[in-house]
Amino acid sequence: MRRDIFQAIADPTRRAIITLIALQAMTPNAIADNFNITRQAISKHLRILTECEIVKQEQQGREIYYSLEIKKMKEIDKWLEQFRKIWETRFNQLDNLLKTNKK
Amino acid sequence: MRRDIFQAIADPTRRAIITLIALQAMTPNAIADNFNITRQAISKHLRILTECEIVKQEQQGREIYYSLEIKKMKEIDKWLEQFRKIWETRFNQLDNLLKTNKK
DNA sequence: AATTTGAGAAACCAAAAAGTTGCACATATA
DNA sequence: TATATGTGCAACTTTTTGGTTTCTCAAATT
Repeated sequence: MRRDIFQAIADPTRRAIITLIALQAMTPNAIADNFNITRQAISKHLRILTECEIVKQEQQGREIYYSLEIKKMKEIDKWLEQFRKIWETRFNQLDNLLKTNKK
Repeated sequence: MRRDIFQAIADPTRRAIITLIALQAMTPNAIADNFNITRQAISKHLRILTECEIVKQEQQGREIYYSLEIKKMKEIDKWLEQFRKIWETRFNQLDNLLKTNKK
């Protein structure tokens, strides 16, 4: 089983869960209320997100609150870094080209 | 078939292809040399990347050069934006807490 | 003590994904 | 013109994924 952050965010339901709990922790039942799939399916998504450490749990009696491990999101940001460099370079090249043409 | 950028970058081979052609355009055969799967499998990945407009083609005789549509990468960046806001806020909150404690 | 509620685990199923082999076809090259 | 090369497409197979239903278990409530 692969189980990395890119595979985790590939599923639209999981992306929605991530967005949903980004601001406040929520229980699986509360999360499931926002979708029309079973709570068990949500539970499976949460397990995947937990395994990827995108999400953390906090038990409170019989309820479990899930919240976003925000720093994990930076891994995607880090991967994007290489392309950010390129798109900045391309803009500079375009810029230089325009300047050269002016002369 | 889903076919969005998140599904596209979920596959490690496709991420490798993206990185590979980020700097210079390459033909399917040249790309396939870097992996130990068949050229046809690479061809399928390229089709998916093309459908997502992550990659563009340029025919040159019987060869087809694939290169990265760098601006598409910004879509991921855009999705990350919401979390970037949160992690900045959290840092500020931590910062405020530290300041308050000092007093 | 009995019942309800919140949650995860297991077994199962259908659809999708990622690979393979084999084929067709256009463009180069001998 | 015959052959080699670069590429994409189709059919098929295996594995993975996302969902379901059923079950168990612990914590709350009656």
